Amino acid sequence: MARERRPTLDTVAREVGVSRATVSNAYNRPDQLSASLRERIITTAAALGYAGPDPVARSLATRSGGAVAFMLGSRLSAAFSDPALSIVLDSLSDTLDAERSLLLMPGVDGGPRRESVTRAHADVAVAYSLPDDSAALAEVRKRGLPLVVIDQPVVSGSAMVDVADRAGAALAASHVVALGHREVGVLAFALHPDDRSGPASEARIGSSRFRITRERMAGYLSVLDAPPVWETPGSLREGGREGAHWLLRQVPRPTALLCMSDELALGALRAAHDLGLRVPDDLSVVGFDDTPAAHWADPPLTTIHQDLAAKGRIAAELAISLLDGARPGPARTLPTTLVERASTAAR
Amino acid sequence: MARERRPTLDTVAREVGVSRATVSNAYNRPDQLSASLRERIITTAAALGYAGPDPVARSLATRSGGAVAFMLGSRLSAAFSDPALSIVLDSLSDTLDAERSLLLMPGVDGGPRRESVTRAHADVAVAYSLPDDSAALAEVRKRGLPLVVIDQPVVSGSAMVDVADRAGAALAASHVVALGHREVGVLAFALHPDDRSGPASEARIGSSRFRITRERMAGYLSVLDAPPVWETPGSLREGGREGAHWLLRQVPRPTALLCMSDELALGALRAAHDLGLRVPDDLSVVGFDDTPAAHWADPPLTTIHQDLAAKGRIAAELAISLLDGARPGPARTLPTTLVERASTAAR
DNA sequence: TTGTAGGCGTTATCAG
DNA sequence: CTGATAACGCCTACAA
Repeated sequence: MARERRPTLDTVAREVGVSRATVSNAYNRPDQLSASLRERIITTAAALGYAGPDPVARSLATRSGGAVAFMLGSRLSAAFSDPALSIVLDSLSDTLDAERSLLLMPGVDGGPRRESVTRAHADVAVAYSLPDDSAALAEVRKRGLPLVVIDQPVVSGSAMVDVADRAGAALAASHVVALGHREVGVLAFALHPDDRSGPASEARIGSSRFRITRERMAGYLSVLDAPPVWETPGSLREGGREGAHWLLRQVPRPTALLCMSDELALGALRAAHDLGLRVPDDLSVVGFDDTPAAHWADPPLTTIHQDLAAKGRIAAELAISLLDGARPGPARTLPTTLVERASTAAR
Repeated sequence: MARERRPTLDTVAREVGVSRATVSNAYNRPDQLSASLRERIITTAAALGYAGPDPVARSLATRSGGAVAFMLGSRLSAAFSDPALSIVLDSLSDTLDAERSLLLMPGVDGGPRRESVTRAHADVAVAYSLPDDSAALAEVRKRGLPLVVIDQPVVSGSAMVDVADRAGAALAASHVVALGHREVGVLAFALHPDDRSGPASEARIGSSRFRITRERMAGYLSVLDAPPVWETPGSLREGGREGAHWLLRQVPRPTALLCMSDELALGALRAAHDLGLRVPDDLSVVGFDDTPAAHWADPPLTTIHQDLAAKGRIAAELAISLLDGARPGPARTLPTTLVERASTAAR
C-alpha cells in the first residue's frame, strides 16, 4: 500500500508560485514577508495537506532540536514506582525549554542499551543513577553528546548534580545511635545491577557499582560497625518489607532500621506491623529522601531530607547550559538534613 | 568557543580513500564489503573521532527511525503516581522494537502542547486518556502521524485499545447493591481538565470530556440512582481520602463507596480509618484496576480487574503495525472482571 | 566489492 | 520583502 508522497515545502512553494525560502519564512519568520502573502501560503498549505516543516529535516538543517535523553538504570516499572525519581523527572521536564521533549530510555541491565543511545535523536543526555561502567555512558561519550549526570560519579567532561548522600546517611546513623540504639540493621538498594536480593556480603558491599548505594552505605558505616545489611533491587515497598522481615529475625534483633529510601522504610513499617512490633516503641525506622509519603506514613517517618525537585531543576538547567555551549562546572551538591518525625525514639 | 566541526561520513571516506557509500555500508551492511576494508574503515573512523552515522540525518534519508510519542493528559508527577499508567507504559516500552525509543510528552492542560507535537521526532503517536478535544490530537492528525489511542474515543483513522469500563463499573455497582447496600457514594476521576476537586454536579457529570470517567460513571449510574459524587483530578490517594471524608459526611451516610481507581479506594480506606470506621463492617469499598497495591491493601481490596500489561502490549503492537503500513482495525476491547476480596461485605 | 549520482526536506546566506 | 544557491549528513539504486 504505497503511501502517497506527502507534500513538502517545495510543493507548496510551487503551488503558490513563490520560492521554498519564502514558504519556509512563512513558518519560521512571519515578519520577513507580507501578512497577505503569508496568509496565502498557509491557506494553500492547508489545502494541500501540508503539515508544516518536517521536524527531522529541520533538525538536520539546524543541527539541533532533538530531545533530551533521560537514561535510566532500570525498567520503567521500577522507575515509576520510585517516587523520588518521579519528582526529579517531573521538575526536570517542567524546567526544560518548551520546545525540548523528553526521550525516556529505560535500562535493561543497569542502563539503556548501547544501540538505543546510538540512534537516539537527542542533543544532550541526562544519566540518572546508572552503574559506573554503563555501556550507555560510553556511547554517549563516543557520540560526543553533552552529558549531565545525577547521583553518579563524574564522567569526565560532564556536568553533575548530586546530594550529600554520605553525610545524610551518617546523620541517620548518628541519630539512632544517639537515641541509644546499639543493634542497627540496614536496608540497602542494589549493590550491583544483577537483580539480586538478600543479605549482602562485605565483598559485595565493598565493590558496589552504584555510587548512591556506595555513598549512603559509607555514611552508615562511618558510624556503625558491621551492621547486618539486606540488599534489594529497586526501591520497592515490598522489597523493604521482605528485607525488614529478615533483619528482624537476626539475633540480637535490631532495635533500629536504617533504610536507603522512604519506600523501603515504608516496607519496614509494614513488616513491623506484620510482626506485631510497635514503631517507634519496639523499633525505630529511618528513611531517606523525604518524599511526600514520609509525611503521611503511620507513624510519620523520620527521614533524611533532600530537595528532589531542585535536583531535577538543576539537572535541566545544566543540560540547557551545556546546549548553549557552556562548559561543565564543578559538581552541584545539594545538602541533606535530618527530619525527625515519629518513627524513631530512644530505646 | 567554536565547537570544531565534527567528522562526517565524508571525512572518513576521504581519509580511508573510499567513497561515502562504502563507509555507509561499513556501518549498515557489513556483508557488502570485505571484512578487512570494513575493519580499516571502523578503525580510522574511531581515530578520527567519528561516532557513526548521525541519527537525524539517517532518519531524514530513511524517513523513519524516530521514536514513538506517548502523549499524557497530565504532568509527569501525576502520571508517575498512577500505578495503572506505570504498568501500561512499562509493558508498552517493553514491547516496542529495540530500536524505537519512547518520547514522553507530558500534558499541561489536558494534553501535550500543540507545539511540542509539531516538533516531535516521532513517527507514531500513542494517546493515553486525553480529553476528547485535545489540541495535541488535532496536531497529530494534521501531521498525519499514525495514532493509537488508549482509553479514549476513536479518533477517525486511529487504532484503539480500551477496556470494558462501563461493564466493569456496572459490575462494581451491582456487587454492592447485591450485598444490600442502598446508600452508595462515588469517588470519580476528573470530569474536565480543569483541576477541580469537589462534589460533582449533574451538569458536570453529563458533559465530561474524559471518556474513561464518562464510561465508568455510566456503568455506576446504570445501577445506581443519583449517588453523591466527588470528583478529584488525577488518581491520587490523598485525593481519594479527601473525597471519602466528604462522602462520609453526607446524610444518610453511604455504606459503600465505589472508586474509579485502586489508588482512590486506598485513600477511601485511609479516610475510613481516620473516622474510626471499620472496613468492611461499617463501610464497603470497591476499587478499579486491580493494581498490585489492591492485593496488599489492608483489608485487601475488592476491585474491578483489567489487564493493564496487556493494554500496554497491545498498544505497542498496534503502533508497530501502523508503522508497517497496516490500517487500523476495529477497537480492541479488553474485558473487566470483579475480584472479590475483603473490603466489601453484606450490610 | 566499490563508486557515482541523486535524493531526503529544511534552513541560511546573500543578492536583488 | 523575495528568491537563488549552497549546505546539513546520510541512504540507495544502479552502474562499474
